[in-house]
Amino acid sequence: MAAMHGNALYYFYEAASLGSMRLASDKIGVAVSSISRQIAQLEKTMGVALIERGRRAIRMTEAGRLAYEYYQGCIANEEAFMNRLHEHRQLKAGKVSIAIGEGFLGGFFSKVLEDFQGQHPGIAVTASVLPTSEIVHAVLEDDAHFGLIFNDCTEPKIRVRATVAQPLMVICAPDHPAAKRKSLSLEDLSTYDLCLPDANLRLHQILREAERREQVWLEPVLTTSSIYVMREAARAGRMVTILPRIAAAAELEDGRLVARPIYEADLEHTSVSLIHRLGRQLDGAPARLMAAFEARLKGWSESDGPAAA
Amino acid sequence: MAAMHGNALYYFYEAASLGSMRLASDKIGVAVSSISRQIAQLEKTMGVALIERGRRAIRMTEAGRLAYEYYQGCIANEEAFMNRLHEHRQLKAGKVSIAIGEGFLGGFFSKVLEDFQGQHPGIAVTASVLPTSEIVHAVLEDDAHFGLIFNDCTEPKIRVRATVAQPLMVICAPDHPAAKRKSLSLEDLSTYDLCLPDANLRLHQILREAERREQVWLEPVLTTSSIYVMREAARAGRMVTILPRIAAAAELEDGRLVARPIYEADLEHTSVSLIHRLGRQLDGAPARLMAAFEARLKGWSESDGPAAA
DNA sequence: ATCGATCCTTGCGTTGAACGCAATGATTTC
DNA sequence: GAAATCATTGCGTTCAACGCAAGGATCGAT
Repeated sequence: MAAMHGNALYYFYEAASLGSMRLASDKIGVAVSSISRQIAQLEKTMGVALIERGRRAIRMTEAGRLAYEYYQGCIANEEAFMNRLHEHRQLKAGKVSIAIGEGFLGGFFSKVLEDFQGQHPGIAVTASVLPTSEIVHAVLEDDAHFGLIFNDCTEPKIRVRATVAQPLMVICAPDHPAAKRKSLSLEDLSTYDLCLPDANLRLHQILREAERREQVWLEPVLTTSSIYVMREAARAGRMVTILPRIAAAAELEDGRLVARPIYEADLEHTSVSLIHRLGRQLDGAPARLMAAFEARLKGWSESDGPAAA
Repeated sequence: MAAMHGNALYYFYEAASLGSMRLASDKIGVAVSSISRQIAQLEKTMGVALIERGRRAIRMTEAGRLAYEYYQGCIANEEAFMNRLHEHRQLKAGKVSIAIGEGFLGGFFSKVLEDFQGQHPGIAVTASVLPTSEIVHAVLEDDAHFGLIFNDCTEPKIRVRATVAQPLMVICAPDHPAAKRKSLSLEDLSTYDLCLPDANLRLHQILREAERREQVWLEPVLTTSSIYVMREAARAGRMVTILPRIAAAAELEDGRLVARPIYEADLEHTSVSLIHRLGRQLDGAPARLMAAFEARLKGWSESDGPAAA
């Protein structure tokens, strides 16, 4: 049952409303003949008379009244749709889903998201916190509009929108002995109580490679799969951890934590990447949010973090 | 805001549902090229992408989802309309409004209406009880689909669908002295206690003319504007009244009242007419009900009333 | 990487529905 | 009964939608 001949119904509606085909003709801007024909045709296809012929003022039949109400329903429906569409185009409504590593939670992510949602209320953002491989998968399957991962990835169907260096750094409380050093080696670190990522995290692998290269083996007193735990462990004061700046942005900014570079461990070449599926054009809200992340990321790169600015 | 290009939305809907333009092409029976073009054009007029290009399986954008839901709403609306229309065509729904004189209330009217509504449940009938002049007016203004009046009317724009003779008769209880007579003259009547219509009723005028012709002046003991009161007055036994058969059909049939002709008063030429507006074609339910009244009226005419059969 | 299969897009010629103009028929008003 | 006002019908025109066919693009597999 295909949709009714849109125009015919419209003509009928106006003619019935105004009480005359001629008035409808003036209003619509279509010859009376067409209106007459369209209505006649509509009646033919419906098998029912819609208006009573042989009268000066047009009057609807009962079936006509039904059709009239039907068209009103169509108009109402369309209007609602147009409103929603308009809101969508104004970025007042919509959904964005992103996939990020746990490391991004914290000040960086919160700030960007807060700004965005403040500027575009009504946009629902769903952020899935996943391991890197799953992030890539989610982006590939369009389960997420874009993703934020550590390191750049080699997947051919992934487009890297932005990459910024995020060297791993020693993170500790300002009053911790390590904070007095300008920079540290892996060997220096082994003298402190360490909180390090467990095998589930990508950070773990990166550290293991560095350890192998430097032939230094770090012995953590706390191993966790949660970056939150690592951050808090450092903030408590006793322990030291290793994270990229971005993973502790807020604490670094307000001074509750400090960051010190690690030299000669080749850890400074780690980076974070903003990725999305190759060939997928993002419309409206997702594009906006991705741009916001991109700008923030690049701003970070230039200044090497607000804390350093 | 004209209705959307119906087909384009339909194509989009099917393509999105089936996940492929090709499948939609098979289902709809339209070349893939057309579908592609229609969707592209739809997107252009809406200014928003509806599907994500460059992918094997079609995926909707957020705006696409909106359009999808909109189309679903259209379909639901149309379906509801189609159902109502179908019911209307099967005479399972609709409205009929008729205008009748009070004289028709009672057995005749009830029987016809009962039969009709039993056969077509769901049809709403509104019956306006009005004086003759107002009935004609209502029919002329299409406030009533048709009307039932005493006497035939001379209005040029009224079509008389049926006219049957309804001579005025003497109506009284079976045990009343008048019931023993085979027929009565106006003069005979003047000897009984009479209940006669008041000046508001058309019956009154007819009687006045007869009185003038016969030079007999009837003195009623009860004057009323209600035919119901006249009928009940006769049924009580003491009084005699003058009505057409049809106005007391039920009572005449079951013997609670009897009718006797009036001779030489020219009252036997009165009639009732089924009228509607000239040029107005009645569709469905009104036509049916009118036909039912017409048939009943004519059946009455042939047998001169069930009581005489 | 390359090839083949499958799908979407684009170019071009064709068709039919909707249109405007003008004449005709119908209805109301003076 | 004539004028005025509508609605309908006939006819030629136009433009959107269509089918066919060629040209990308993508996905899966060798």
